[in-house]
Amino acid sequence: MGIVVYNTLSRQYEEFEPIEEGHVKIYVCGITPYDSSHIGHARPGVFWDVVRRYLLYKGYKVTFVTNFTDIEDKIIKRSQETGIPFMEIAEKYSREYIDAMDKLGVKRADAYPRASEVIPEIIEMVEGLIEKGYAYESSGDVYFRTERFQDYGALSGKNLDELMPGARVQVSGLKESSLDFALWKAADKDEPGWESPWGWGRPGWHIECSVMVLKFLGPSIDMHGGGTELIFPHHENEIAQSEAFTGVKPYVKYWIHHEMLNLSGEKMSKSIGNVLSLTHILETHDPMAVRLYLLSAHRRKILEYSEELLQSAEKGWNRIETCVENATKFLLDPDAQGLSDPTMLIEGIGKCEKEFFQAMDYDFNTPGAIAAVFDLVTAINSHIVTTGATTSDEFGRQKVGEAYALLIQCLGILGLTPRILSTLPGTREAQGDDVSQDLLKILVDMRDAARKAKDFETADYIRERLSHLGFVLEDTSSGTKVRIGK
RNA sequence: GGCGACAUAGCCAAGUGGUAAGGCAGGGGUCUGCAAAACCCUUAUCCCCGGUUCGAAUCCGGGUGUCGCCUCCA
Repeated sequence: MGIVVYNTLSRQYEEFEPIEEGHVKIYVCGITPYDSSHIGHARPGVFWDVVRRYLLYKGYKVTFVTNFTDIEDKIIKRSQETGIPFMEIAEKYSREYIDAMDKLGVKRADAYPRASEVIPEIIEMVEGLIEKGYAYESSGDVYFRTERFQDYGALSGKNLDELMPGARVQVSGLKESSLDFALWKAADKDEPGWESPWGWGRPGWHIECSVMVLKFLGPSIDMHGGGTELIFPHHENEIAQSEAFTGVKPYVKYWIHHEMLNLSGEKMSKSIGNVLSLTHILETHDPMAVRLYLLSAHRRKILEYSEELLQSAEKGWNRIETCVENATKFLLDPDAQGLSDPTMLIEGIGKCEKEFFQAMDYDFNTPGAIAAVFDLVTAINSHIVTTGATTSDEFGRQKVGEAYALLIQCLGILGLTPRILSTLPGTREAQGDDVSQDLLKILVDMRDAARKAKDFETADYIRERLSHLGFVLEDTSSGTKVRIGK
């Protein structure tokens, strides 16, 4: 059974099969870097990162491209207000976005093209569309002749007759039809722009994506992503331009849109003003918990934002991390004891194996996959942490190893990295040096001695002080354990 | 007004016609000097009304509500 995806174009679930065998080409509409990103922008970043990781796991070669729209009215406006060159503004916020993605564990794209880098190609496509009769020049603007393109409206489920009355407010007398959209916009000489066959100007909003897809991925790609808000007109127009220009259908085989992130029932959006800075959230919360939160709803469902939801994700993530930590220590300690009967653990492994991949196969159902991970966490914990652990036999240890490997694999596909994996001895972020490790051990030993002597005041004092330094002490039946806290 | 999506426990959220996953919170218990971590038990007939079916949270029709798009927007 292969992967099934929900395609906006057909409004159905479809068996996924790349156009070119073994190679998946993906383009996702990126941000317009005129200001800092908000938490909503992180949703597609993380979702598509999981898609990439899963396709790689499945053995596909994946080429992933996402753009920055660095020429746009709002950036230009900001540039005029601040006197800072528009390229500098765009670069600053693009950088900021990539930094945030890094923190969230998002793999870098194969290319991050900027609209300003593909001006010659844009001009070329616009010229081609004019030659083919799909576009016309008008006072330095160039418009796409929408009614010439037969399939217009197929993606958004609109037809031209319905659109006509809605678009009655004719903004520009330069267009043949109110439905026509700009491919190239004339600009004043003091505005940012480029020399073109139609004079000084800049590209329209939709054309850059068509050009970048063609340049970096080809005339026909497998997956195109973006928010549902972009279905019309942005993606509808992309299809029209691209297919009219290349003559190749389909421009995109699977249209994969994600729903918005809402704040108190409303789309988080700069124009509404209900935005929460992504950078700020990543500074005040564990990025991995944020990632878990972002994956906690299916991509086609609205995700509600609240501090409480983020906190609940943080607690859930904590449980996963603690489990990985406990299992790591269990496997490193030859004397660690587990349950003598590993039946439950074996069942847990089987269940997770089945359900995690089934969920991922069915339209990248990350909430379902996360549920499978939690089930496995419970199975592992029951075996190694529960009271009544009595044996350290080889078979049981082997099963813990299997469960551990599966857990790490699932987390890897979801892009969730527990801290312990980067703090294990030998890795460069290993906690502290040998001396401080020894000092820590001395303190723990002293505290244990105090506990034995029923001097709980001293014992609690040591635990309290160590917790401020980030070390969490836990007394278990097999001795005191030290965890690295947050 | 037109087009589209969604409606599942206190909150969040899976569910591909076969009899309701998972997380957080709450309650009860085990372990324990306390704490922490962990484990076990416990909390729903799926917005409403009809229909199809042996069987529907899942399919169809009609309501109601929420959100998105039709203007820049992940």
